[in-house]
Amino acid sequence: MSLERTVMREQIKELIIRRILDGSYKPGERIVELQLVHELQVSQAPVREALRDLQAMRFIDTEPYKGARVRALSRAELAESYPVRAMLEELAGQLAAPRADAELLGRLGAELQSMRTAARRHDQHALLMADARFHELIVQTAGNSVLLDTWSSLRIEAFTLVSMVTSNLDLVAIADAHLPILDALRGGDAHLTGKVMREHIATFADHLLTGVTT
Amino acid sequence: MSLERTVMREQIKELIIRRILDGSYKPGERIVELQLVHELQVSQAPVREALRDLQAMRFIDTEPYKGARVRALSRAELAESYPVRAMLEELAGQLAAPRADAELLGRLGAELQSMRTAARRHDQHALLMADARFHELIVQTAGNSVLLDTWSSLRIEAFTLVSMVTSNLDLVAIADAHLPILDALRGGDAHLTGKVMREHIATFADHLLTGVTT
DNA sequence: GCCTACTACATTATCGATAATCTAGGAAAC
DNA sequence: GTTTCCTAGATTATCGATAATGTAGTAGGC
Repeated sequence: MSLERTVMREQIKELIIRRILDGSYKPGERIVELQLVHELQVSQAPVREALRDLQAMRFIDTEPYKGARVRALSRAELAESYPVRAMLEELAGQLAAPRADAELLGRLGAELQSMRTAARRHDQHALLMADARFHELIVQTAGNSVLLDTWSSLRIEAFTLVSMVTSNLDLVAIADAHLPILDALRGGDAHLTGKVMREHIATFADHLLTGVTT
Repeated sequence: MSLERTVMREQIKELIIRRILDGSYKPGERIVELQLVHELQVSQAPVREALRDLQAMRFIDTEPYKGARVRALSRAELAESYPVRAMLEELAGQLAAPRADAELLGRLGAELQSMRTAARRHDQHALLMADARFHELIVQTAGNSVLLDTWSSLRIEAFTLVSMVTSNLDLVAIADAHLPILDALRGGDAHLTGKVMREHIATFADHLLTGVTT
């Protein structure tokens, strides 16, 4: 769908993100501009602009004349992000409930199925992607662009993955935990949907961070 | 307090922000890189990097090869930001209440006094700045860095100013509306403080956007 | 031994110039 | 008249090189 594959800065940015997520760049590691310049055979300017973007996305920390480091997203920071996410999704649920139509419910149901399939295969990555799409669909349906931008900026899915691989969660239970959300949306009750979503996030965060397997 | 006054990109960024806020750059207006290059006698690189930052801060929109435009922050977008802010500040209130000490209460009281003074002088700008500091103090006290970053990214104070000058609000009433927050914090009740803050934001947004003067 | 000054090196920040892309306007085809 | 093609000018994207800054190591003074 994206009609732009030509802006180097974007390609560099995506490359770095991939490397952070797959562990090629470890937390705290320096990212040296000239090193990327040599490796990718590009000039310094697009590399620097990509790093500016990544800084805004909170993937890296930079200091003037001292360069960029992969953000050490500690368990503590992940823990801090969940209360924020819970509030945002409560709002999303409240706003989305009156707007939930058959199409949305259908797509959410499909993602739920994907989650269950992934859970049976013990495929954490696939589960998390479907999970992220499920929640994103609801936030989009809320129809508030500031909410969507704010929620997206948390990049929970990226950061969750890092912690998830070290936990030992009951994947099937995680998938099934989305059913109450679907039910609440189907009922169209704004207040209830918001409450269910906030509790859903709080429960998930609790399990993820304590390692309890439900 | 800031020990860096030497990075050109930062200075350029601040200049552009000032111009957006004081109206020199109007919403929708193009910001041409070479124009700034000539005016400031700098090279294109730091200008471009400053624009990358501003894009992340949502002050401008950019498209590849088409340049940057001042974001037309419509009344509609401002309206959308208030529900998000209300949720974030509810959380801030909940987290801050048990941590509120005498020093915090003293500083909040001082800001409240500044608001009252500004209100009597009909100084909207001074009122808004004290208002912003009041709320920021509480969000900082919450002790959640993700919450603080997320809240800051809304840049409500900047955007509010634009709408405020066109409204006709009772400034004294706005200042006094902060008293219940102070009382709730003094009591240390997390749930109550959160509730009071959310309602405070909702009320303010309502008055600002409808133009009612309480 | 410990502190300071200095030096060589690595890296980031900025520069001036070139390449790639977009846009408006007019000419040519229909 | 309308559409398509093309061109000139404006602007953004990228380049290669230089200047500014940070860092580690070393020598000299105490």
